[in-house]
Amino acid sequence: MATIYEVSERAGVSLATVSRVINKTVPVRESTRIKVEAAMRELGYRPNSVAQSLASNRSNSIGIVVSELGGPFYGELLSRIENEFRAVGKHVIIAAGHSNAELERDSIEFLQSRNCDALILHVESVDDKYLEDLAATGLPFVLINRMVPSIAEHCITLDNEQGGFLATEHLLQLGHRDIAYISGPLWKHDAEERYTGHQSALASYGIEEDKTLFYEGDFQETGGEQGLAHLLAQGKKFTALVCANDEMAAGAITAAHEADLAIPEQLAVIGFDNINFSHYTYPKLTTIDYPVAEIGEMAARWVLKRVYQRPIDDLEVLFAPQLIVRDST
Amino acid sequence: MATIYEVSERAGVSLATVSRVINKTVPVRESTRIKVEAAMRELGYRPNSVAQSLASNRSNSIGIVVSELGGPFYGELLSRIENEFRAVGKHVIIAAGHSNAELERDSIEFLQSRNCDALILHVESVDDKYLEDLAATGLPFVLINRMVPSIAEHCITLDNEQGGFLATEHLLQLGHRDIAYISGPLWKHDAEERYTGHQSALASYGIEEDKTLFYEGDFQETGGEQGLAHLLAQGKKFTALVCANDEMAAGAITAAHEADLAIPEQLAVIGFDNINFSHYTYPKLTTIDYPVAEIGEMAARWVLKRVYQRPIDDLEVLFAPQLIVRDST
DNA sequence: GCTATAAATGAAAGCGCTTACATCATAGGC
DNA sequence: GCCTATGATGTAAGCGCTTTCATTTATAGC
Repeated sequence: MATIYEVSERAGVSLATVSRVINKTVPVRESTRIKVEAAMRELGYRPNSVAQSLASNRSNSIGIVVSELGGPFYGELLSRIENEFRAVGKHVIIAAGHSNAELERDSIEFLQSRNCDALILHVESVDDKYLEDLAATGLPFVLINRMVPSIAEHCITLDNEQGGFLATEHLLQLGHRDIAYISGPLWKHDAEERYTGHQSALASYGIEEDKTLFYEGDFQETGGEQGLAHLLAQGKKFTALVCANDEMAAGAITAAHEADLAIPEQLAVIGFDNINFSHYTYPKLTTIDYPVAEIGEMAARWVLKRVYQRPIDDLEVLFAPQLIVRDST
Repeated sequence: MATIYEVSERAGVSLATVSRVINKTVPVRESTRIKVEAAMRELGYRPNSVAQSLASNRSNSIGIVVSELGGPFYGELLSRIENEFRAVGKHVIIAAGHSNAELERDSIEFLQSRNCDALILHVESVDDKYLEDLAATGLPFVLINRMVPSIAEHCITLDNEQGGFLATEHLLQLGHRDIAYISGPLWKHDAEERYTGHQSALASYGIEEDKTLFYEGDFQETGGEQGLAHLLAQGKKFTALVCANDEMAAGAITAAHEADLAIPEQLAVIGFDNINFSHYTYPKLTTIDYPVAEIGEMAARWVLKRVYQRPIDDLEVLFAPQLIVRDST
């Protein structure tokens, strides 16, 4: 690959001038710009971004840490973020944290050493302290789906509690009173918040929560199956089920089919997230919409504004969930 | 962040020695190694990988181009590849090609300028010539799900034709004779190959293909819905439907529900890919398994062997699809 | 036509690291 | 104890670019 030096020689100008036409930082005379551009084209030159990054201490790349690369949720998030940045010539480096504190730390440090200009983090396991320290280093980053009050300006979140509230409220409005709940792992912030929302919806109807109708799952499909099986095995009556995400709801629906429970007649089921295939289930799943795409977009715009000084005015930081009624309730 | 220079000063050795303990290229005396490691720890030093990359012309990062970041298919692929590399301290940089030749070229060039040690490509739109030229540059890369004979040693593929054959053969064995087909965009290699497989299955049963039972979709869910609607509107009789991927099959199932067609009694449906939620459909979808995870793993191992000289013996390059029978046929 | 000023360009240092090559220390053979 | 072979360490030259500062060239004012 040709270097900037060869280009400058061919165009009969200095390195510095070539660099200027590449970066458009300082005006260059029209005629020399044309010469340089011609030389670049003839040599098929492309700047070596590693060298650029080293010299300028700016990499034009944004690091992203998510729990998993697979799955509908992260896929859409990543996709949206990549799109936003690509449109302005920035690029993303992605690492998976696998909901494990050590891996999350590892990923973050790797991205740092990679000279990322900013980070977008969806991390669940590192503690608040770590994130506070990270903020103190001056590295710009935005935190998705997690609120750490001391660094609130870094956080973009969904109101999970309200989402949990909406889900249960919907069932209550339909007349259900015996409502089971399959939660995500409660050490995860969002799982806990959703559950809190569920509880306060019950409270607002003056219903006392029956702890035996609670099951702590793993946010996976199998967790939903096991959860419903467990709840049914207890022999307690319930007519509706809230699942803290759609995957578990899909699992629960499978288990319900197996138990010959008609949905929604004998058991109403509601999910959470509105992942892109939540309507593949039968019956189509009622759920709470998690505006992943918007949140991804907002995270990208946060970075564009704060790090690259793009003129962006509205940065939303707390998103509202929304009830999507389909056929399962 | 501390630099290697500060470490060397603190440890009372030269830059070069520090570099040696980092890279373990040349033996260093035990006692000095310990001094250096202590200094690194005390300073919280982490090598700047951008500088490493520039100096060594080696980045320890692998570029990946896929069509989309979202979606179950690519998610799993990426996830597996990332896993493999992370385990050996390499990292991935991901770009989306969006099935568009210009974006695909763009992404590849970006990854090149990023000093990637190797590329893993799932590209559909650039032509064979471009890939041949790319191979000629000496940049190591592996091509997933596409066979370009002149650079066969770069290709890892699924036998799509056989998959298409298996799908249709399955329906034929069940006694179906009037079999409709919803294809992917035929300019895509895999779509074309799957269709060819379908045709040869028909031929092997001595059945002449009825072109009116063919619909060219877009590999998306809506394409499946529209496809089935179109086929039904024609008024021609058919008892089975092959869809060239699961998304379209899910769409077709939705359309079938709407048309009050019982599956599989009135219409048998088979998909292709076995994406992770193909069993969410109702009834659960019979499909052809695309071993994404294995292929991703193999691509990673190709790179480890060829680029990083890891001792890996078995590199499989042609994968066999497999019929997964569920409830929709 | 000459100077004062602004605009365009060039020279060169340095970003943090790797890596030939040179140098130094140590140990073994006599 | 001296010489050589070998291993450990240091020196310094880049990797391809950006950026400061100095220099040159063009523009304008008189």
